[in-house]
Amino acid sequence: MKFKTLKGVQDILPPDISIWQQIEAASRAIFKTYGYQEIRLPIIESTDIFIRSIGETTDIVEKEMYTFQDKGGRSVTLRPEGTASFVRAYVEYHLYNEPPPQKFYYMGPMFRYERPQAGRYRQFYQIGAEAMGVEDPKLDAEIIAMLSKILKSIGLAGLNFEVTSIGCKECRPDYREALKNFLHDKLSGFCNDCQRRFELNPLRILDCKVPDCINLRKGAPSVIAYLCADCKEHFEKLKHYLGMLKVPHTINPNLVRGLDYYTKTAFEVTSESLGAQKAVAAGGRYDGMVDDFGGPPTPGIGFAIGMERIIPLIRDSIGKPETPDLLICPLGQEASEKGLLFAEQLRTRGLWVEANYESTSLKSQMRKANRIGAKNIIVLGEDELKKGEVLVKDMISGTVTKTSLDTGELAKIIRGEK
RNA sequence: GUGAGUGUAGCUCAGUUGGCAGAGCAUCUGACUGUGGCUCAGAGGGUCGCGGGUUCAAGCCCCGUCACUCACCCCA
Repeated sequence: MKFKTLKGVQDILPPDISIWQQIEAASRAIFKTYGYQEIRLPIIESTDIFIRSIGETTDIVEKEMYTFQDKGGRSVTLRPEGTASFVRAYVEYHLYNEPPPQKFYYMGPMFRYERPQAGRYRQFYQIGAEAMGVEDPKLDAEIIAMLSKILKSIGLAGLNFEVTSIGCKECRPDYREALKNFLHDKLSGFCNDCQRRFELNPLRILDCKVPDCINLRKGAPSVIAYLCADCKEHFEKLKHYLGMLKVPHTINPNLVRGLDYYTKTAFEVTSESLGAQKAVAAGGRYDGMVDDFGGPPTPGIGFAIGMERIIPLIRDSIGKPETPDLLICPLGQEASEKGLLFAEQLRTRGLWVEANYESTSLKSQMRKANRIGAKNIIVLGEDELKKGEVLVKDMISGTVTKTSLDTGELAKIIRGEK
């Protein structure tokens, strides 16, 4: 085969596409009830937007970005996530001048140069939401409740909602130091990855799955104990509101976010039915980012749902695809031309009509009708054209109805209105 | 970037010790002249991922390479 898709990217074909559309439609319906409006952002941005927001030393920026020079010599990058682009637009168009909270959602592809595996692709799709301008944890609770509602309306069940607070610029460095102090003496017992993490991102050691590491880190200080007064109060209120809104969740102080910009609230939704990449959605608060991007200090919170992560969870529960309302089976050259015209007229009445372009044997046309699941057929032969009458056959019940060659009458019969 | 597994028909996969390239499904045709699903018969469809090596002979053994899959890392 000469041409094929690049590694880690995929075509989405029918019948899978109907799953995508259902997820998108369900999400839109929920977003609407919470007042979130769609925003469409470019998939390509100036590289420094991502370096600035995601963090220079993160894996995403260091080795996973699709970055290249355009013909004007500018460094540009295919977006690896949505929030940075969103905040850029938020500042660029002064969206902070709208009454807060300003609430937006987006759907689209993201790009990361990684080794593909189950649930991980180089081009992957996210449904994201961002809410700006409100610091109150009520908004945190509300957006998590909205996420829960979306996932539920898509038909997902048995998901784990994990919530934590990772502090702010004030208290996180203190915690980081305390954690490093605790780990320092035991470091030689940890796995190679953890030893590397110690300098790079010590918080991630708390998330390591190696049994020795799990043992060694017992008794390590918890983020939550180190939260400053402000962050602590925010987190306590969030837990209260989540309870009030009846969003089932667990507190996981070891939850780690891979992006530098998160502050305070961080959350993740996982499924045990997936492989190693089991996070179906994740998000958090980013109160410093608008400021960093040159806008007025503005708090923000958002999440992203991984499309490819939820599709395998619902693929089997999706209903049968739609099938044509009518297949026109012509016999002979003249009839097949008439069939083309007829199909066109019936379609303007909103019916899904298929017409055989070639007049093959009636038997093979019937077989085709059966194969494509046509709900009705009409045979268009010399007799019909001469008499101006056709028999409409209901392919499910097998009943046959005689009618004139009139598209209005035909449409009624096909719709079961007559 | 690291490791393991898998590459044979459109799809899912058999293929014995090295001995003519196979099945099911799908497609088309016929049995059945203008009424489907069931059944039966037939047809089309192959660079056995690619390149080299061993051998009288390689889908099978050896070396290399590419792709896919899963996992590590990381993450939606």
